[in-house]
Amino acid sequence: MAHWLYKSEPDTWSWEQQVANGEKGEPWNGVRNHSAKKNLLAMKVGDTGFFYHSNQGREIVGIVEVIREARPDPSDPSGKFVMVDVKAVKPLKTPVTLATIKADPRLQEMALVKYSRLSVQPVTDEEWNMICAMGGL
DNA sequence: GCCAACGTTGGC
DNA sequence: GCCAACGTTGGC
Repeated sequence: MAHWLYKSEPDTWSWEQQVANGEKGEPWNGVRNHSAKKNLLAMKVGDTGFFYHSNQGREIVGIVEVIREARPDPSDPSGKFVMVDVKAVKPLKTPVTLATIKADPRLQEMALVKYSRLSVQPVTDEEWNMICAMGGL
């Protein structure tokens, strides 16, 4: 199973809103970047991912799961971009901040550090396990 | 508020 | 098809 990281500005779409949607989840729409699209297309139902609050918070706050695979994003007039649906699984006991990740030499290869502007990123198994542990899971 | 990184656009 | 100009994202 693959792991991912989804960035969202809490002003636009927050973890709290994601949790409020419960089992029905929410389409992850609005992605307009080809690298991010490639990641969306690679996702399978059951894949898990981190939910990251950008701008305000700058920390990983929870875990989400893919419940519906890629399909065209209706909010994209060109029809070229896609979205998946994700639902909240559980929060991290302790949020893992960007500062913490940047301070850890083992996490310097994370897309969050190297390609900070990419809104949907792959996460390796090693990174996944390490951050889950740091988050108290 | 600044600015680096990076994607997109458009002139040639 | 190159590349300069411009817009956007997001950390600081």
